Amino acid sequence: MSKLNPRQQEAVKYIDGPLLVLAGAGSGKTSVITRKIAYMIEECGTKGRNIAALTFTNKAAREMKERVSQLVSGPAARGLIVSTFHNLGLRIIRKEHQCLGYKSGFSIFDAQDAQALIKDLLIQEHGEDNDQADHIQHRISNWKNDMVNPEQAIAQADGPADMLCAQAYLRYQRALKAYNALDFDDLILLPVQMFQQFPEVLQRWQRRIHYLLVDEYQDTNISQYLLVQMLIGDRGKLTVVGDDDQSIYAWRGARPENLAQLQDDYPNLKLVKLEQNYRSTARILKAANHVIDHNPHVFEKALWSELGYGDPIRVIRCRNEEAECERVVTEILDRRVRGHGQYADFAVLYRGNFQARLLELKFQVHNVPYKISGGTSFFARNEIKDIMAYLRLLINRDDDNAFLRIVNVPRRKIGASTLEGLGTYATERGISMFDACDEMGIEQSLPEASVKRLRQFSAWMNRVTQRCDSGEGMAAIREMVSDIDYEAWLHQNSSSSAVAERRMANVFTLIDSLQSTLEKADDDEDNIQAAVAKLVLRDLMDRQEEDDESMDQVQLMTLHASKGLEFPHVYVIGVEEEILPHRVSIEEDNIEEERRLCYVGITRAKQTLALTYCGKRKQYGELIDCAPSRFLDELPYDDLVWEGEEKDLELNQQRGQDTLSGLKGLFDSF
DNA sequence: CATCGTATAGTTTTT
DNA sequence: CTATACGATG
Repeated sequence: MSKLNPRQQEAVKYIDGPLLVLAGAGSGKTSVITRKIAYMIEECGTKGRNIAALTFTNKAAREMKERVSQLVSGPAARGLIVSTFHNLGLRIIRKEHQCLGYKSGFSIFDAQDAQALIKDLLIQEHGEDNDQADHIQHRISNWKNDMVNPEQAIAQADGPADMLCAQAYLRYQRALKAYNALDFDDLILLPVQMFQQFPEVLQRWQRRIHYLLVDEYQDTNISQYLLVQMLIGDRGKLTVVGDDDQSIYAWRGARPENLAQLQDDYPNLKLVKLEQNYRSTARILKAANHVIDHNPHVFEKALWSELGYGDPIRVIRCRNEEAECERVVTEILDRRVRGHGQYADFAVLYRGNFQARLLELKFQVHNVPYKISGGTSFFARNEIKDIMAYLRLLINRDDDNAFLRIVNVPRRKIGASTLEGLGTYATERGISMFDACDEMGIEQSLPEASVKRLRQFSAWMNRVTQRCDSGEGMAAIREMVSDIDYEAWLHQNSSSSAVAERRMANVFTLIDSLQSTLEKADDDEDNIQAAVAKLVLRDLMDRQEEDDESMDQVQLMTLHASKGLEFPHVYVIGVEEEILPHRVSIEEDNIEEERRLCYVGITRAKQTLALTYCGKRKQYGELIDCAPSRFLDELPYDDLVWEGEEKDLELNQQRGQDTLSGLKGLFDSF
């Protein structure tokens, strides 16, 4: 406790009522949450099992668990829940699935599965998908986040196009149910609906969770807000931590106004502001404050720091995107040699993933180790999706999506026409495609050879399922992978054997992490079903990330991905109109979120910060002129140093910049 | 069923 | 420009 400042202590000790902690960037919010949990357990005699802390990312949950376990140990902490919203939702659904009419081995569809399903439904209905699947998927997700069910969506539909979406929503939801499957949004939505419908179930969970702590509250959407509300009930024992200035996910349904809403929900809400920053120099904070001051605020907040004033913020103009990347890489190389830290102390942040391409190239050319986070996720890889489909079918034979993905991977001579016949039959009988394989009726509608192949597959799958159920799950799974000779299939379908081996290694990583959760068995009822479900939520994939973190590599990521992280030296590249306020955001007049994005980028830096922009940039093969971002004009002028190519001198002087540093910039560019 | 060619689109993405 | 996805063709 003595390590906390007075404001933080206040937040920790206030446990009897609702509390809103407005935590600016780098103000030690995670410390507040973890120490508060420790305080409640150690000083107040609260049982661990009566406390739940919710985060948005697995990474945040993992870190929080780690830090709590350093503060408290022993039996008092048992049963403490530190998890993501989605994981808690999954946990609730797994316990109460019969209430919801789901069978125990349900599948979870990720965004890709969901989109494929929507495409299928559209093609079934209209013969083509008209490139609407993407739009409809978003619309459905928005409805779900807003707790609007399909019937309501149809009733409220606004125009014929919207009606089409609403009807697609209805069919989508029915299809999911038929597949005994859920999507990510359902993981929150279904518990809320269930709690509304069955108050006695809600009471059970309220008895379990007495005190709730929520991190990054500005990122909650309506369904998450309701979940929190319901679990808290009228006890009001709730701590939420958030920062409206770091709300950068509104486009995904987040409602930063949930922060202000709390004041209406709880008239006795206590408010604590954490404004002392332990991360950045005063100059960086001044710059951040200046930028964010251009946004309207419900809660006023000004970060300050005792870490010294620090170096000026550099704004670097580059001729084009190539010069920009070149400049960043060579500078990092140079600064490291001069003893300004190791590679891992540097981060390059950008607005869009496309900017990583060139950057990566330049890092390779100069032989600088780097790590790009984000991009194609582990679970988007084809080999992983294949094996996941096998696992899903293993635990849920109603999962037609999984069935279709793997029934002919590797090749089993089961082609499109066979599957079409099987599909029609299954739909008529109202059963899954897997179950349809073994029905006598299909012999009428399909050629004998096709039926034989289908039955061969289903019989094999049944054998695997049996072994799995009889207690040797992992062995069954490993055998399954070797049975289908997946490795050979990969070699056949990869450009080189090196690629194939890499892919096979991914498969083993997947299986290993499945095994490691089974061994840990820390949760209530840990079986293959639970582990596979958690796997889709990317929950148990910590191993590979750990060894990456220990390596000395420059960190490359989007501004979005950088939230919550910090680096001694930060470069934000492409600080230009149309990029940092993104073109679409300008058109939609949504500059405020872009400004927050900029704010997030700036506040990642501990010691030095550099912002770069280009004069020209090649886009879709065309050379276009770029303008420096409006956010550059919002920075405190006296704290900037302008560098860059010579043409810039004029421009800088117009801005009242002193010639000396301009000359220095000219010098540097040679 | 695989391969090649053409068409098409091209922010951010915690789960 | 470039990656991807889908369609036609052998």
